[in-house]
Amino acid sequence: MSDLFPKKGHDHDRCVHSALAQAEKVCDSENARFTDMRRKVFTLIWQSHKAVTAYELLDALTAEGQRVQPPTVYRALEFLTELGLVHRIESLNAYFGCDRPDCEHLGQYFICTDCGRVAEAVNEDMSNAVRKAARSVGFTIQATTVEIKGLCHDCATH
Amino acid sequence: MSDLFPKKGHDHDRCVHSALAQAEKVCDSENARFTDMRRKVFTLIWQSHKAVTAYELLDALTAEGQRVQPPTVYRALEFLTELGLVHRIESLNAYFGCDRPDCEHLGQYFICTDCGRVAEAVNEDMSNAVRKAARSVGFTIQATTVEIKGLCHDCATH
DNA sequence: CAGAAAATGATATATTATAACATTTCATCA
DNA sequence: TGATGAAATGTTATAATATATCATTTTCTG
Ligand SMILES: [Zn+2]
Ligand SMILES: [Zn+2]
Ligand SMILES: [Zn+2]
Ligand SMILES: [Zn+2]
Repeated sequence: MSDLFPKKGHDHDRCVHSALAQAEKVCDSENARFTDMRRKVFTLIWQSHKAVTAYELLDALTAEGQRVQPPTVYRALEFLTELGLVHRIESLNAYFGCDRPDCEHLGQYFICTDCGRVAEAVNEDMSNAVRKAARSVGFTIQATTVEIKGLCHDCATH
Repeated sequence: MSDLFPKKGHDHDRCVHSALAQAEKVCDSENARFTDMRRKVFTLIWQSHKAVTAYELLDALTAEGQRVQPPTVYRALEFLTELGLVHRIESLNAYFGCDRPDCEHLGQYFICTDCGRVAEAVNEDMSNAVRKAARSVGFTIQATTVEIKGLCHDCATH
């Protein structure tokens, strides 16, 4: 069993760093501006492996001394999600940083209801099953939402 | 190709009728009260093959002359979703009547972004792919959300 | 540097959802 | 049958999530 969730006590600073580096690259290649605000929001999202709500981000920015209003946060989130740097978790109204923003994918999200952590899978079995089901009913896919709630391995066994 | 979506111009009254009959049965077998309010909300949801928001239901009830507040609607929705008579579509914040409330299932929802119709599939390929993926990462499933947005066959071809 | 485009600031408001307590309805059984 | 407790609904207030609109600032381009 390969655990999709990060090990407890892993070097999380490296996650943040590498996510930032990837984000820079993506923005660069898309000629998109990775502004201060966008970087801040992106970094805040990566401060945990949980999904973060817009208002949690707002509070965090406020705590940092910024005077920020909701539209500012939502604009940053819109930018980040459109570039694929961040995904929206529909069933949580919350946002989650993407591991692999450099390649197109249909992601699936495992959400632990105990510890709150989220893990993104890019599982071809699931994607293919969805695509095949769509094809079989003549449906043209534009976007998919696959969110799986339950207990991560750590929480199930401890 | 079997179309999951109902034919245009089908006898929709029959859908509503049969849904009501099924709902009665389910409530009966669960010793749950299918009260006036719950029946009204359920019927309103079945007035279309689209997903309906809580406030659309509120407006519809108001139009019918009832003086109804949000908690009333949300309570009815909670009751109906807990019994499996209605499903919540997370990506729309809206509710959709279930075809087969009598059997446990992991449903998948096709949502047409053109005509707004929703169709529920109970596709074992998809369910199994999700279960298998969860098992492979040691994840214990509690609930799944699978929502597929795109064009239904009618809308794609016309 | 001027002018246009993009991003952010600021204010207001829309939409979705729940908390808390009062009242009514309904099943149960003394 | 009618007292009684549980379930359902009514009522009021407010929380949580999200967007519209216009003003200002920043950045890009020529
Ligand atoms: Zn980490
Ligand atoms: Zn967990
Ligand atoms: Zn119908
Ligand atoms: Zn359609």
